Amino acid sequence: MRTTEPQNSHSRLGDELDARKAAILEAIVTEYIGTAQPVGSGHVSQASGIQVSPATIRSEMVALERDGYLVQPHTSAGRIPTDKGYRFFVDHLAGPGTLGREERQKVSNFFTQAQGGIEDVLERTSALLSDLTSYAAVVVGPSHEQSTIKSVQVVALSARRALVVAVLSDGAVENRPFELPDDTDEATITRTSHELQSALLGSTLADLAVVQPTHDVAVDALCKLSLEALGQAAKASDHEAVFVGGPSRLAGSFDAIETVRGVLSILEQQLVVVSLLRDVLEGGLSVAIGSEHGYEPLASCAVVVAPVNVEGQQAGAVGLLGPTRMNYPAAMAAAEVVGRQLSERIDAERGDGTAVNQGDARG
Amino acid sequence: MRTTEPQNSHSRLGDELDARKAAILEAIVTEYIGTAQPVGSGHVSQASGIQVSPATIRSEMVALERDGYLVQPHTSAGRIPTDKGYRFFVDHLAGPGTLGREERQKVSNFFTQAQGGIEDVLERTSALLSDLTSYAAVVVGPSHEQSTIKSVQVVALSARRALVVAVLSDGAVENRPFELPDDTDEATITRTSHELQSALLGSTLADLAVVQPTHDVAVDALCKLSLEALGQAAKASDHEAVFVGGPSRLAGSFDAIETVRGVLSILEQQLVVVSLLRDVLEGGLSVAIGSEHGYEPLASCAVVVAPVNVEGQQAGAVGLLGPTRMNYPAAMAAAEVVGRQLSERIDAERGDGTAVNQGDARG
DNA sequence: GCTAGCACTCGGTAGACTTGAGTGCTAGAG
DNA sequence: CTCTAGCACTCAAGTCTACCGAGTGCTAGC
Repeated sequence: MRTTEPQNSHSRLGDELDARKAAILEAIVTEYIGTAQPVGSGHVSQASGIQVSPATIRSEMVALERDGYLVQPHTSAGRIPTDKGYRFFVDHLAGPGTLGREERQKVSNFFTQAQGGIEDVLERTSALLSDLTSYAAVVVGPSHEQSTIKSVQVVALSARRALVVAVLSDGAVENRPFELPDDTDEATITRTSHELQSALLGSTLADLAVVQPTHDVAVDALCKLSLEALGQAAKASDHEAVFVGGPSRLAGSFDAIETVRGVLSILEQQLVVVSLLRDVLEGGLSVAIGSEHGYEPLASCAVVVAPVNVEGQQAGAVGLLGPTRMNYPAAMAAAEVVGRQLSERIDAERGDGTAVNQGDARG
Repeated sequence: MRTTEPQNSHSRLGDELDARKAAILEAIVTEYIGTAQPVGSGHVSQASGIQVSPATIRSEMVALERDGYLVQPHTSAGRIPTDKGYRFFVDHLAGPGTLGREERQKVSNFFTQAQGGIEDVLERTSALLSDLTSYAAVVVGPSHEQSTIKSVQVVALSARRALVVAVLSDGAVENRPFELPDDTDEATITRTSHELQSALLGSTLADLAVVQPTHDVAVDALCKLSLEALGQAAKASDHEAVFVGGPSRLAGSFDAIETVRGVLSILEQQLVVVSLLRDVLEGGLSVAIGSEHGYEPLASCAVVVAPVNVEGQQAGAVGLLGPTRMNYPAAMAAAEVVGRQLSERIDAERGDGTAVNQGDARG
């Protein structure tokens, strides 16, 4: 049965819409994002630039619904965008989106003033991003996988307890306490520090070099203990650092308390957050809408992600979590700007990578 | 006008209740905690051990309401405890409360297995406490005020950037990056490390000792920069570390989404959390109910706090945050046990405080 | 002092009705 | 073929009523 139904002007790709349908969809998404109320044909004909009667719009809406871009909550209501509708909006309709003057000001203030260790900066970045957008924000820091050890030291805390401290090239400091053998004297600790320092310099945490045995049994024993502790520290910090900003804003984004609870408990699981963002980014997307990512409890959420690139490599991400009816252009703009600035910031901190002047190292 | 109204047996103190009123109040609080429904006289007469008719209970309830222990949400409803009612319950009625076998198991498992740095342990403790009680948990770590510096080191990260790292006697590691002057060579950095190390050993972060000038201008300059950075690190970490566990459980505790939002946003403000717990503890209380603490947005919450004592001094706190109709005995027991265990744990880590055998320190 | 009995109150639920926003369909104009 | 005006229809939400039942306060009597 060959259909002769109205061939819309250009429909080369299956999911393209003719200009009018697109305009109608855009109007509906925009209004729905603002009001959270189903949008009727009347509103569309008024609000959008389209000069056709509501009746015409209605027939277009029927088509849009048939194609899965819209749904009706019930017969006599207006339409609501589906995930597919939002997706089309994000891909084809929404302009790039820009931050307002005030927002840009906040961002630049933040990055010029932000001082301190990387963890601090990441944490406050998550607060910034949440503040900019009124959505919950997530910041995942670069992992230490690539970072090499710049310094190792064993410090005695008491007669029985010591701390092994490693400084990594990315500025992170890993440390872990461990028990000292009885009667360890300070000389042994000092020597152990030196041994570790020279043996481990340049290796990564994940792949610790072997320490050559010395003639001193006590030192060798302590080296072993320290290395074990360091290995555990590495394992413990293996997952990337995750910072969640403004979770309380989730309560404003949803009206079902159960939804809020579910989303919050996802955010508590750092590993899940990390893989969520990674999955989204690996799919080459910057936005995952509704059930596009596979995380069931987040089915009513949209996730906006921007990468954090360090030395050209993707090394982290910033993200926003909101309802599917979130303000995509604003969220994407904010995530993009903050992600880029954060990248630059970290890149700048890592400097040019060249080592310090070796000069007379044995001063 | 001298009142001759029935003098209840023992009413020496203004806020004491005779035994029957107390029993009725207890029954109401207990049932309300379980069901979240206003409790009527019928239920009380069935549930409690009191062998009197509902009518009698009603007249007692009128008295309890007059005295501020109960309220009626509306005329034809049962009664709900007021903050004062809960207070009486907590002070006079609730038994000490004990953890179930399973819970005790969890706690002891946790503390025997918990490894790693203090921050990790604190964070996971907050998750433990939340898990034990189904309420949101808060853990405030000991501040570093008293801790002395055990080691200071400057580590070059790149040609232009270095990190100053200080290990404190409590096992905490403070670090902060800073910019190196141009052409700093490694020898200068090494010497600076030594100078700082010998000058600062034993001082506290808040009260950094002065470093004696050397003959080397570069070293002196670098010392100054490092000290500045260290001072900033101290300032940044001046607030105690706060860890919130299980915030998503708040969503289950309240039905008004606005309440959830308000409470969550309080928990985001670490400083507020710290002072909340401190205020409660300083008042000598372990429980603050409703508006007993001054924090408006937490008026529908109860806070259960237990101190964390290190070397006999109060140095932190663990807390639980739930609705005023929380299970006080269980919450208090959990907080108390976890607080005590955490104290012991930290105490043990700090060891006996004696220094390591000095032996031949210049090995 | 306690209790049984009773009239009363009031929130919650259920059904009938109304309103209004919004729809789908169709006939007719362009 | 496309658009539109008109119209009958649908249905959520609000209003009104009635009713039920949990719970109360009061009072008379044990």
